[in-house]
Amino acid sequence: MQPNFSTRERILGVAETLFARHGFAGASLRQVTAAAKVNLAAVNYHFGSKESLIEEVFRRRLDELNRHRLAALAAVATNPGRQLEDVLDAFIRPALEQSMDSAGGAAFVRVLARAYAEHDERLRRFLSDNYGYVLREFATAFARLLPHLRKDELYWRLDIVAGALTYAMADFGMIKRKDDVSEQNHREQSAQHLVRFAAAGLRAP
Amino acid sequence: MQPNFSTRERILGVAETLFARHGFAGASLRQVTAAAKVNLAAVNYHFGSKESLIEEVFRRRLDELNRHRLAALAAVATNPGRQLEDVLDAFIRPALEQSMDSAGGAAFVRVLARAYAEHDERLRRFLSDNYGYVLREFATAFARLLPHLRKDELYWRLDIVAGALTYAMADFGMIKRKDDVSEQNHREQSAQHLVRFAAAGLRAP
DNA sequence: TCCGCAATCAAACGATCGTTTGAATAGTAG
DNA sequence: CTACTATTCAAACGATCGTTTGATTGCGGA
Repeated sequence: MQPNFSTRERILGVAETLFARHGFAGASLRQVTAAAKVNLAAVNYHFGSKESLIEEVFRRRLDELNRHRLAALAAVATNPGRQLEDVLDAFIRPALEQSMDSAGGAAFVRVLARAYAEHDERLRRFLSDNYGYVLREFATAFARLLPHLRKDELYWRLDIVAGALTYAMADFGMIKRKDDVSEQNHREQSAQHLVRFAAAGLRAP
Repeated sequence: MQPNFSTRERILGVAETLFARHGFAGASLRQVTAAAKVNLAAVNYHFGSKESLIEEVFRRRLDELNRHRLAALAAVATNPGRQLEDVLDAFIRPALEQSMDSAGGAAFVRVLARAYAEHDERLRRFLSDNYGYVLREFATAFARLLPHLRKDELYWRLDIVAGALTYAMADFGMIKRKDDVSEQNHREQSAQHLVRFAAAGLRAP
């Protein structure tokens, strides 16, 4: 993390990468503060606790990410010829772009996937309370495009899409990125495959 | 864990559920041994280390699971009219059945999903070395059924399927199981939706 | 210039971590 | 019964955990 950033920002940046790499329990505050070159006590001074630091790592990126997602969804909604692929793209592309243009964005997608794997009730509640409405917006958009699907059937499929998306974007799979392909390029391909696959899955008879 | 089981088995059973619930770093050996009602030192006596205990948790279930998967795949291969759905079912159903008939089987599916999320190199190596050949068997079966797909295209899609499968079976999604639906029933529905979704995704143009 | 406040620091807190030790306790073969 | 092995046990090891303390620093406004 660049030393010209503030203490607060350096902690957030380093915490993001270490949480992605070792998990929330696996990454200690001592590792974080050492890598960020700040004092150990700085975490509790600026954030209050490790728990609050974790929430702040999410808040920092999700506020921006979901703003972009809703904007993209709104743009699609005005398009009369919109397709499933467009709505899927509105959900996936902002995550893709954030993971490419911000320094720790790639790490954050992994952190998000870890949050999914954690069954921690407090964390799920926090994410659901603060960002659940975004998922609901997209669900109604999908419902309009798939009117023949029963409601519960649609929810099942969206759940599967969310899982596939999370895992694929987080690069958890076994597909090894070729050395001659940049991480951005890899992620771009990942998103394209995802959109096509998910669209076909959602349209399944 | 039933007290009539051996110390070794009690540790494995409890470790499975606690790893599923709190992660490998999050579940301590003290929690495990306390819940299993065995002495703390028993873990290192019977398994050598926490790391080895984790590997044994996988080995115990994966040996059986993959035997069933390969048997189901072989049964499908003799069927001349086999479909994508049959191969997908050969992969998914054994996991479904194991999660239903063994006491901690449901927990194990979650442990498997956690292993996915962990980027731990040792764990990935262990799983790849010991069980990678199963995935390769299924990959060639899929390749035969989807001859029009380029090899890299196929691998992309299988990667997505694996992610969706892992996620859905581990019950990570937001879909809340209705109280009047048993966990078995929920899982059965989950598998059916998965097979249909994945088949459509794999067949996408 | 001096005050006041926000920030940083070294040090220590008690708790918990994985692991090891050595003695106590079965259970079995000779 | 004795000797031996396998297992269980309480206790402690050093390391590391998240958090707190109290002193020290540095800077902007009166």
